[in-house]
Amino acid sequence: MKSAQQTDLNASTEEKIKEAARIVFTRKGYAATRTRDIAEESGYNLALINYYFRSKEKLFDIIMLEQLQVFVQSISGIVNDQTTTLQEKINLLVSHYIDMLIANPGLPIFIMNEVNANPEKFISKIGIDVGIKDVFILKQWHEMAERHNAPTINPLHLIMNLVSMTVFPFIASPLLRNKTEMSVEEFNSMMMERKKLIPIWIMAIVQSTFDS
Amino acid sequence: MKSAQQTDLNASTEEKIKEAARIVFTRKGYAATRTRDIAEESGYNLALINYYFRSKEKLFDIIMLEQLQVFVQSISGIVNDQTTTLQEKINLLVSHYIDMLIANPGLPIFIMNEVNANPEKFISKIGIDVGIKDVFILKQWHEMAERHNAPTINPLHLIMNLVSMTVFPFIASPLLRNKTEMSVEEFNSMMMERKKLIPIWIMAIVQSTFDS
DNA sequence: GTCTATATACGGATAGAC
DNA sequence: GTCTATCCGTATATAGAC
Repeated sequence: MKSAQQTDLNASTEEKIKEAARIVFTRKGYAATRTRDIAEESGYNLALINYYFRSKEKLFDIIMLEQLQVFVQSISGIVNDQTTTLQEKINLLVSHYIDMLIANPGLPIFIMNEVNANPEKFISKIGIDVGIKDVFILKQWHEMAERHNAPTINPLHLIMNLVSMTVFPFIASPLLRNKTEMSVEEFNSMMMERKKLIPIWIMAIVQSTFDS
Repeated sequence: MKSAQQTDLNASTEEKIKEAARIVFTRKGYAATRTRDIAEESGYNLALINYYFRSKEKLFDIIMLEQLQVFVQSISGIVNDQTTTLQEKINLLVSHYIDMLIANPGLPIFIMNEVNANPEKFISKIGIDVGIKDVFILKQWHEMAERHNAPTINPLHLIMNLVSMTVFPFIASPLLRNKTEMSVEEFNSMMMERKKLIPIWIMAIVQSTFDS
């Protein structure tokens, strides 16, 4: 899959429909998109959707699975890497995520909304390579806490903070950009700033936890 | 409006339908809810929805406006209060928001999703009392920056961090709780912990910005 | 494989009885 | 005010021509 997920003019009909479906589904969500929208976006006829994918829901499931992959892909690789420090992991995660989200700004709202609407349906599909327990980054965190002889605060707080500061701005972006009359370009450049800032902030948070 | 937004058994039919609509709309979103769902939730017949509210969309607009109010209410009051310090404002904002979100956990996804689906429709309705510029909290921020003789980082970063760390966990909650096999109660008590932690973290972030 | 035309189901809305 | 029954537009899905 292309990281920017742009339309490939040389793709097969099936691929073009999938790509059109991705665009429309991620923009409007499952319930609000009509198969006609997808047909129109793809440039093909409505009947072809069923010819290739049998039903709107089956097509959606394929798209959703792929987008979930995009959303979590390579986290596992970064987070379990035994050769990088905690600091390097944080840098990589934030940088990777912000790049991915600038390329796919609608992804977080889409995923959170659909998972919320249908938790049982998709959550089982995510797991496997993103198990939160026993990842190497947490071992490193505990070691750091021990070095500081500090009470181990729930490390989930740390992960929450990291993901929150990275992902949430994209979720709030429609609201934020309008309220502050910010352009997409200005918003993106703020996010690029945050690639450097968030790791610094996370470390400051870690320190404050040990200090108190 | 009741802050916990619970069903009032003594309410009028119209109120009961509104309450049912709020529950279903905020859980499934506009597109995915059927007027039949609202009727069922309310205990009344489907026809009464149109009798009282003329159409699904008019009912939705009423709900959406009210929920936007809930979401931003009293921010303005806290943020522009000339008698409180920056630190106090942060404490109040986080504490108020976490209480509100524990009572209405589905609200952020709902609002972000609907605003995203229809930016032009609702954004104009939010503004007025939440204008981001010229609020007192930002003046205090600039003063603090000057006292530290520090380069003024875009204060939007600070607000982003505050709101992100407070609101995003509720957005990710369906996904997070399932992946970590956390109960709602456990999640909520983590959020209660964060009422104390987030202000500390925000101050640590502020300091790190000035130090670098 | 791709189209047009159509069957079928579903959801929003209303008529009319009580 | 509240219900049952029903209308009608719209959306998914399929049949069948090319």
